[in-house]
Amino acid sequence: MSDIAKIEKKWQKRWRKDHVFEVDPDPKRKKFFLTVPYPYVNGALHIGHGRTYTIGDVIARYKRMQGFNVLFPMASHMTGTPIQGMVDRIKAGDPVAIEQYKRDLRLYFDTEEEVDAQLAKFVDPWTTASFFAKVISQDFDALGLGIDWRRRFTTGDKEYNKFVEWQYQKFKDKGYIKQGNYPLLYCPKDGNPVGEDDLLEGATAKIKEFTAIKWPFEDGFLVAATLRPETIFGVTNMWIHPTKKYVWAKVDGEKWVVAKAAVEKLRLQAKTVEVLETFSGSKIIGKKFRAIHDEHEIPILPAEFVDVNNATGVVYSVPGHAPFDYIALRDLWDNPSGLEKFGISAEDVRGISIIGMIDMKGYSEFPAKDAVERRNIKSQKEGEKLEDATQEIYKAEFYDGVMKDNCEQFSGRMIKDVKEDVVEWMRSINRVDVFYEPDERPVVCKCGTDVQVGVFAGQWFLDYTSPGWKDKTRGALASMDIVPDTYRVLFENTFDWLTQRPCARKRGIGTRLPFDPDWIIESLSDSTIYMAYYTIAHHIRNNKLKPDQLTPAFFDYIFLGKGTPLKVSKSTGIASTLLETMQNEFRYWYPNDQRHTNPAHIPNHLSFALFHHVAIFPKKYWIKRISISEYLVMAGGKMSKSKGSVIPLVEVPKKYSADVFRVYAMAAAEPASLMEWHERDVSAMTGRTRQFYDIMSKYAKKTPKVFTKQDNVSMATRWIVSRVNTIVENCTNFIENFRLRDYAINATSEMIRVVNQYLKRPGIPKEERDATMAYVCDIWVRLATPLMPHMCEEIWSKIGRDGYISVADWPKPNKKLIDREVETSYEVVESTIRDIREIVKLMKGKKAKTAHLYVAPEWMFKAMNSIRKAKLSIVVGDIMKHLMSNEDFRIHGKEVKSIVDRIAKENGLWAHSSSSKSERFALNDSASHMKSELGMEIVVHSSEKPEYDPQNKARFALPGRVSIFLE
RNA sequence: GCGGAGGUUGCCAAGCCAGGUCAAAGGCGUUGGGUUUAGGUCCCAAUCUUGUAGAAGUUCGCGAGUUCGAAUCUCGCCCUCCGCACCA
Repeated sequence: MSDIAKIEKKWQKRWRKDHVFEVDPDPKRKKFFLTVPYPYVNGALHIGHGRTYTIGDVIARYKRMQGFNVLFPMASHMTGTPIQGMVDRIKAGDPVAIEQYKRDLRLYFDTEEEVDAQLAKFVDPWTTASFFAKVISQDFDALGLGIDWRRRFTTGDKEYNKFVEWQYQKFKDKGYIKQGNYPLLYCPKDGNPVGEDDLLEGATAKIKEFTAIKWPFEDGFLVAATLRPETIFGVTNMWIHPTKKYVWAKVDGEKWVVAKAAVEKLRLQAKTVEVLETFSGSKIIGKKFRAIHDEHEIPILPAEFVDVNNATGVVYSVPGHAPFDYIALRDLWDNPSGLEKFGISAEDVRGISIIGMIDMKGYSEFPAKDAVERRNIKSQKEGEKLEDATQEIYKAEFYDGVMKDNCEQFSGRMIKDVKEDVVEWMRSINRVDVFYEPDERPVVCKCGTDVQVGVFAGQWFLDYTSPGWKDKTRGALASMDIVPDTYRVLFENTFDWLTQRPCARKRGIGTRLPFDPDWIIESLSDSTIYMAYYTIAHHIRNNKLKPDQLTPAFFDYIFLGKGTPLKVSKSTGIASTLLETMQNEFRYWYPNDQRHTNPAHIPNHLSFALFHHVAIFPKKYWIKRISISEYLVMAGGKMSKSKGSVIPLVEVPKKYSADVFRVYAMAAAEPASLMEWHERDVSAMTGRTRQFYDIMSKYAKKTPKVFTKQDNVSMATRWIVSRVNTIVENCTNFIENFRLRDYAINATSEMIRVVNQYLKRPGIPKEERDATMAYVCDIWVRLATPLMPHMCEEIWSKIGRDGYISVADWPKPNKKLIDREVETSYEVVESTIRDIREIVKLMKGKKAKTAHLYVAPEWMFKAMNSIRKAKLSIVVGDIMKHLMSNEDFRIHGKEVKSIVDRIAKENGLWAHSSSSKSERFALNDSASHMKSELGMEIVVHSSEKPEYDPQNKARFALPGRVSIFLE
């Protein structure tokens, strides 16, 4: 084990031993309650998770050093189907699943035998979950996360289930939970709904809802499914496939004609279907059915293009507005010969007139005809072109189309506005139903079966449109911090489209609905207010409270303050003092001050969390702030286990060291941007952390001393003291504004550079330098602690400080020591060095021995300061006027003009000392530094009366821009 | 389709909201120099082009506009990524 690894382990052990991160309520201190969503414990985590949790920890550590009583708890998520699914697949001997688990297990075991032995134990989800929960908690510790583990639990715990039951009973009481029919992708063979993971093909398939229109026919209905129900006014005929099988069936008590292939689908969609008669399509072709709106008779015609496997296999024809229908009808007009056998004459067909029922700019009476002719489509077989034409018409009519006056009560209205109303009207006269299909094909289950849409009767869902709920939650969002605020709009959009959301399933692990135990609460719906549970989880465990004791009255008392401890104690058998303790603890910690996670959680978890908080808790307990950080990607692509492009979290401390990972993860990208993992940059970060450590080892002291101006110390010392305080001020602001990258860069790279530059300065007395460095180190080590907690603890103890730096004070910037003048002078010196170097470069090898520097006259400094103070815009005339109005400047007329020209050219003012004298002082003070940097003597002159100026350079001097002569 | 984010100098990545000090921070890479340098070390400098002494020119997806002044504001266009529901 490397030294650094030993150091990290050592401090993790000590933190644990001294319970540094285990926190209890302390009324005397401000609290800060931070959460990051608990991980799903069905496998090993990777560095992407590491980034998210580390960001949380950096915030927690910063707040802790700011003096807050910080609670950062963690638990494990195991409800839902993934763990169950994986366990089932392992038991079934699925080699892919087995290999996937072995890959994860090899991270934790050295030999293949141990891996196999552990895998053999994975016969139920609980064992699997508890194994990964354990190793993940170790991985978190190894990363230096300051977690209060006493409060850990899993979502599969019986006690936690009682909490979720309480939550859902509350929803039920409020009327937020409803039951209804709900369509899902469904595997007929497995008899189960299928999720994305269950699919072999068609992973992106969604459910498309068709309107099934029931056209009166004989003593029942011809049922045709459509996406364009408003076109019923344009119907001219029905299309039936002549050779495919159709049925007369009794569907929920009505007689329907549909394709035979649709029977099973209807059954899956919660219809009762009894087939009365099976027949070939040709049998009904030539017969008549009746229109919806006026009951006029319309013929049934044959069409080969009808796909009986799609929807009901019955298609009503609107040739004026549907390119497929137009082409099919045109073909029959052109060649009616095949119709005789159905008892249809050529005259009958030619007598059908196309109906235009939608007005639209840029199209004729029959838009379908336009679209077909524009593409020069010749036959029904040109499927792709027809599809394209259909898309065009669909879109154009939807947005621009207006119902013509042959559309009864809907005439004159826009299609996009009228669609729903047409369906509603048909529903009122019992002419519609709903039919679902996947929006793409094929969709195939892993078992090889074609996936269908199943309608779950009695599906429980949360109705986010329940009166008042959404508005109240919008209010909660408006008063909440979202960092970065750019993500706020994503919440708003989610809130807009959130309607009914199924909250329970029939399979998987989880809490049963208290009022309908056949259903298991779905795993995104059981993890929304659990932050509250952290506040009491350890009490429940330590006092061995039984699930039965955790009654609704118990939770009502703790979380909502209902009832009295005595009463609740009586009904639950829990000591009233304990009840009071728990209630106090909840009241101390809640609300959740900050919840940090990824943007992927916005449309689901985070939105649910807000809704559920609003539903259950009073306003004072709503989440205060949500912060978001993006993913970590490897070499341009998302990390993916299947591609093997992942670095497991467990390897981080071994391969890089926790501190290096933490610094790198913070410094490589701002939280809100996608971070690219570059192996090379990580090793560069190793060097930087080591250097930090080396500097600390050399200069950190138990008792630092700070030199100030009064001590008559060198400019360099005053400069570094000022710089360090500036950096502390900046870093504090950066963290407060969630700019963790800027913080990390300043606390590492920038500090290293500052220190190196200081140490490079010659002529600083050793005592002054060492004392100053001790002062710098004292600040720096604190500043770096959230990033590199292990190394900082090590240094802290090495210099003999008591306690842990993890709970030491965050440095406060000493504003009195921030000296802009000194920092500016330093800038001037540095830019002078750069200028001299540039001249040297252009001298092409000619060596200069001496650099004569001419500092601008005092009036110019006054002029610059005067412009700055006047806050003028950079317009030559304005600045001239400003300066010329002052006698002191006017006497320098010509030179004033050249300064102003320069300002205009530079597009603004630049850094310079406050006066000629202080600029000369700064340059003189740094003369030895410049000499050692440049290898030449430095002579500083006043440009007003230079002792030596053979090339008359002095006149070019400007404040902050000394004129230079090299010889 | 709907909604969102974004395109910056070899790569990564700041800046953009609050226009000027932006040839544009920081890191990586590259080049040169230094350090008796165990070490995938550390330090310094340079790294758009040109250059007659510290300067000039051309850049921030493309095109136009506003302004004394635009990487930043406005409009149009092109391209990339993400989410869209039962899935954690």
